[in-house]
Amino acid sequence: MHAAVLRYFEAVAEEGSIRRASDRLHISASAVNRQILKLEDHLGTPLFERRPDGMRLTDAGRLVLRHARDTLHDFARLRGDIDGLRGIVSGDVTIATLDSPAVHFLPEAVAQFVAAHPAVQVRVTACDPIEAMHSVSQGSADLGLTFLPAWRRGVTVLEDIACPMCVVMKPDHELASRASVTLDECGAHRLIYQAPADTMQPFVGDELEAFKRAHKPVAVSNTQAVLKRLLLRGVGISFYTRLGFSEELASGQLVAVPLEGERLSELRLCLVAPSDRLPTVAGQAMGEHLRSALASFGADLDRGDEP
Amino acid sequence: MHAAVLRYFEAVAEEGSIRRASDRLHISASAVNRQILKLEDHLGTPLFERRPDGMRLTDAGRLVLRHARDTLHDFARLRGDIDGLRGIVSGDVTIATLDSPAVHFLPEAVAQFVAAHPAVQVRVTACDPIEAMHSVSQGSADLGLTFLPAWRRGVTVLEDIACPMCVVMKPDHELASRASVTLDECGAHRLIYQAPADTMQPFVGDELEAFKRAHKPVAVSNTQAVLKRLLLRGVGISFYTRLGFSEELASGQLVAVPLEGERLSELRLCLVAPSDRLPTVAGQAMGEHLRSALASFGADLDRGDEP
DNA sequence: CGCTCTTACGGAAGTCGTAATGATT
DNA sequence: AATCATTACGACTTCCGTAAGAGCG
Repeated sequence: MHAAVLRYFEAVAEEGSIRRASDRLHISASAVNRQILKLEDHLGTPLFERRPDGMRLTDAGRLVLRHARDTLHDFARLRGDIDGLRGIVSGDVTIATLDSPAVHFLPEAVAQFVAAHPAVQVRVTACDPIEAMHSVSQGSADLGLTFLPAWRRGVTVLEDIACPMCVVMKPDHELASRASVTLDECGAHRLIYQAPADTMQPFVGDELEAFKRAHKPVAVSNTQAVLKRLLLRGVGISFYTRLGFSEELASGQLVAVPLEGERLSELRLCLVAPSDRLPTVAGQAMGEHLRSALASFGADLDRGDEP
Repeated sequence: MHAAVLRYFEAVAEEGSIRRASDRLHISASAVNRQILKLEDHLGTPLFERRPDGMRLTDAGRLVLRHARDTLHDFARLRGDIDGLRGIVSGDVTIATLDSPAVHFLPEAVAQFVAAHPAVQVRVTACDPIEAMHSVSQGSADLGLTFLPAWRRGVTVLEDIACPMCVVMKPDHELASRASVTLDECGAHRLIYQAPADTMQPFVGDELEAFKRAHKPVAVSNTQAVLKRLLLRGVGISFYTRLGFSEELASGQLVAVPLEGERLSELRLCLVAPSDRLPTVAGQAMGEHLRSALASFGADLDRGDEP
């Protein structure tokens, strides 16, 4: 339905090079080049600066890029909507999520969804809590799975479950049998932190950050996989929600003990959708699927199904 | 930049016929037909119902029409924005207006504007006050010149001037020398009404409508030109704002005497723009031009420049 | 020489208009 | 008969890929 130049232009703008764009598009470089030249001629303005190392967008080019992206995005949506009229769920869904649900809950739920709706292509992007909220409110994601600050804006909560901050450790640790612990009690033990340190501040308050500043850790990492390895080897204890370790907790390899403290224990993981825009057919279906999956997951946690 | 099928599809959808669309596009009917068929094949769904008297949109077709219109509209805007980068104001501007300002004020202001910005194409659409507000808030117009109800929504007021409801008549009428008159006093005279009767109700209240129901007119018309002729011939008196008769009032051919009554005398003509969407370059420029023109026009009225 | 974008040319694909065909009132 | 949409076919235009050219480090 749309002229090929839209895709060509987007590719060149993103790759910063006609050759790289032509590789991506599986089209010869000369063909791409001619379309760009013709477009510039047609609009009466250069859209790229020619540099020795490739193509850089001009101001006019940035406007054109936005238009091309909007058009292609709306067209993808149109196809999904048309399929929706026939009862077929198709299209793309982008989910912005935190690390923790991306470990077990989300892949499981997505796997179920794509089995039921093979025409849907799912993209999962891991990011900060704040970043995730912005992705949803600004349209680069259809759904978000994240903690929400008090000043949430542009998003509506479809479902939320309690997700208290815990101390995670091996079962043979001396704190492992406790019903709950305070932050102060942890200060005496070997600590593993997640970095960057301050992304959780808007959600749990200054208490945890102050503690982290006061007590030096034995290890720091921004990837949950490293944290998990270190915990399993008994290197130390870490602060995390149950979500990121649900398998290890279920199998008894790790233990999670809730932290005392109002804001630490009242953390809630929220499934959010944009409040302004209408969802796509695929986004709507995925939203409903995740909502029920999250609700039953939350119910399991409440019943304490982890042995 | 965009495939021709977008324009073809829009034309067929609007004309309800391939032949009529092909006439409008100055393209052979077979060419238009092939594009439509190819598009339906590409999307895998019929977009039109073939009826003996032409083509009717299906549900999927309605979705495609919306997409095609959005794309073409955004593209027109893009071209205007690109010109804006070079300091040239170009593009389309649509103004939704009431009858009264369309008589003298608006044509004058538009004439000045197009002289200064030859690359801009202006479209003026006359409509009801409510209709004008909706056109602006829903995007089919860039600017509005209208009365606003108390429940205004989706529009911001750029400028507004007092525009009291008056009794308009020939200078030799017995009410012509009065400083103001009440509705009741008018009941004894020959009346000319504007139709349809109820479009002003949200702005001036029930008082005027009740009066119209109680007193039969000698003539009714929905075109201001007819009203003016009748007034000039001394057929009767009419209720109108000064705006529609500014030339006749200035030259002394007609006289306007303010009506007493809170809501009748406090009517304000508002220049409005959409509150949600960003204006186009051309819309922005026209908005500023009309704002200053309206402000100085209002100042003239306040000084009583009409002899 | 490496890299980039750009241009030249022949063949493939697409689009158009004219005109004929089918279908429905 | 009149008015639709659709198909057949030849002329024209556009688009692509290969290959060669021009500028820069």
